[in-house]
Amino acid sequence: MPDRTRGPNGPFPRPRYGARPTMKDVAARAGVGLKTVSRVVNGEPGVTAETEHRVREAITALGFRRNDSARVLRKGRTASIGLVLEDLADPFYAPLSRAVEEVARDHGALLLNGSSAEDPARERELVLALCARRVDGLVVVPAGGDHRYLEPETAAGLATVFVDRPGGLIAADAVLSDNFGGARDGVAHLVAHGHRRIGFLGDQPRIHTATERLRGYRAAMAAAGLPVDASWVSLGPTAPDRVRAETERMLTGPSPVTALFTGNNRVTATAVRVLARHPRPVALVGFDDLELADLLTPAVTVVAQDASRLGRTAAELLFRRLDGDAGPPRHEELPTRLIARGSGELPPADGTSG
Amino acid sequence: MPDRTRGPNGPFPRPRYGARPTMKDVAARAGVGLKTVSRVVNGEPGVTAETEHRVREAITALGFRRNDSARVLRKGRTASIGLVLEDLADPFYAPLSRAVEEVARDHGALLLNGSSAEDPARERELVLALCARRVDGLVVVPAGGDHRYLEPETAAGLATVFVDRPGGLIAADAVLSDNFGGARDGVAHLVAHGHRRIGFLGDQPRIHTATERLRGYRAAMAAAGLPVDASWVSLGPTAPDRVRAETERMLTGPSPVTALFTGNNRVTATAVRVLARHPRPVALVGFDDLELADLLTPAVTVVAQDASRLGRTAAELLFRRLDGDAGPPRHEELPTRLIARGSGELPPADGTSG
DNA sequence: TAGAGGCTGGACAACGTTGTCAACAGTGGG
DNA sequence: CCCACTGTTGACAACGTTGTCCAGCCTCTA
Repeated sequence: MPDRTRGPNGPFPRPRYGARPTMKDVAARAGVGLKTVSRVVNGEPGVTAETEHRVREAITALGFRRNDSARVLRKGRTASIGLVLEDLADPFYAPLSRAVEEVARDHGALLLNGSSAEDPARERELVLALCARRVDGLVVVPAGGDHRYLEPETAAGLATVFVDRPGGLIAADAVLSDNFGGARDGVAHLVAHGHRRIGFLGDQPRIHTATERLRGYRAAMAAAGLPVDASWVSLGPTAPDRVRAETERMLTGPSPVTALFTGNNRVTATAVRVLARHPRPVALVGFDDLELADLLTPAVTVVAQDASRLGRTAAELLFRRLDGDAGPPRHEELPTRLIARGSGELPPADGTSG
Repeated sequence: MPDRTRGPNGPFPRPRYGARPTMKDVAARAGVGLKTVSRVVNGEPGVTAETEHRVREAITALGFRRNDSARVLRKGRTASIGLVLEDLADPFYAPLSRAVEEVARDHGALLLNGSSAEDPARERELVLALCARRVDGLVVVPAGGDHRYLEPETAAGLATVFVDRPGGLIAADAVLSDNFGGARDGVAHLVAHGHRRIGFLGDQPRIHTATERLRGYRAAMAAAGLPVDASWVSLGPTAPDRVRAETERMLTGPSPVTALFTGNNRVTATAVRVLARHPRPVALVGFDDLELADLLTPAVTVVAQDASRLGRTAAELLFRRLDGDAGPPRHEELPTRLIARGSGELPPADGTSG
């Protein structure tokens, strides 16, 4: 039987990287000491050009690449940060994540990320896995409402910034959009165009942004002296089936609405599809911008958040913390912007508005 | 002057995680040996319930969390993979990246990722940084055309799968869409609806998918016996300004087209905006699906790729490699799907088609 | 020519974990 | 009563890097 490559570690094939040359190998080949190789690799002073040249030659000859795991172990800093959000593929979160990545890059850090799928247990599992990797800091779009599990980590020095939603039961930095004000302005826009019966279709009530936007809706209605029928408000999963059913219910029920405010990009996309098939025009304002929203008929009026800026702001705050800023937890709120394109300006179509 | 916490490492503040309890601390507190703690943490057998209980208590009391950097150093595997693509925020790549993440998760691995911004130097820099972290494998959407720099890495055991585009000058796995066939079918669709003057607006010629799709366009034109005027083909950056100018040029030049085939999602989005303002109807088929494409007037006909499946297939292939599959480099090609929605069925509007 | 001081280079320990191996206690059989 | 055996436990080295510290050499000055 041929000699399987079984090292001192038992019957398993030696680790994939077992064959990798180390600084020791480079040192041996260049005929210098270990530390001299380290100096060259890290650009430290105190090496003659001649020695450096020999070392560099050995490095390329052997294909040496420094093992950052060992470096991290020794130095205590990993130069990497973690990002946990709901869904990397969501058109709202994708630019946020790209922005975090850019800032990380500017600080020489790599980005580890994962999607929680809006599941608190999965969020926790991901976050703790990232902690085990000893990321220097975390940017988190929280799915759960209790982040006390982070306390030992933050006590040990982990920096955490929550983004899009605040963390729960923990004092921590947060960067949020003005969800309340944005929704209020969006609904006020509908009111200003004569609507009195306005529906609110939002995400699950345990999500902070959903309840804040609902609050904005109620505030706008109250400010206009308009009653809110219980059948006009619907919070729940954003699965297309549910949103479709709820939209149709609001349009055709005993107390039909003449306008809709939709609580996020996914809800808006589904609602637009329902409205496109509906016999009478229904006004619509949605939270979050959509690609091509300007090309629909009517073009969709939205309350736009700057996802990229959310991510950038959060990441910059995180790196300020990593650079030693130890002030009290900071909450930043970014403005939203109403982009009127037409769908919010349709007049009520049922004659009940007077 | 107060005594700055300067450890044995010099004037720098001790690493953030310096305060972290280690297995040694846990062992001391539980009154057991180091290795016993390791056994408990890793669920290895050979520990009595009573001992395990004491260890677990110490772990929670101290807030211990295993340091995976040290573990990695010892074990040689990092249980993490890297993903390098053009832009995490692009609606085409976001689902791809999410799919890779899901597969990684199923295999207990974390995902490190970065955007190359279509810059070969940046791609290389990112890839090598990931190699230094000793990711177990890499999924790469290549920006550059020369990946010989990966040779020392693959020789040392790094598994690499290219996705969306093949790697250059290196024998490696690749998972691609049928770009040629998809474009050919899309253009044939336009031909079938009477078009003879069809423009092709694509990405930069150094990008493999761009030239493959152009090849498909030419094949469809040739198959229909149609000449291709040089002014009908434009490859270049997908910046909206350029695409807008090129679209207008093709529509109004001396030899105007009656239909357009657009080479990717960004180009399509810009072209649709130009066509919406154009006086006469122009047929359009685009490569890549767009959210809400079905709601535009006319609804946009597309050649859809399954980005999610591309990512999943690539990641699964990567993990098969990590599990020991050492066969020759594999090239998988995934089918595309023509989704006819109307914009491709507009008849030629200039009377020159006869 | 001796001594000081600067520059270069290397030996060694430490980071926190896991694999190896040996020691130990307890059990049952001869 | 001893021995073999099983099951539990811990001491120790090693993973690859970096920080500390010291040794040797060279140059310059008195």
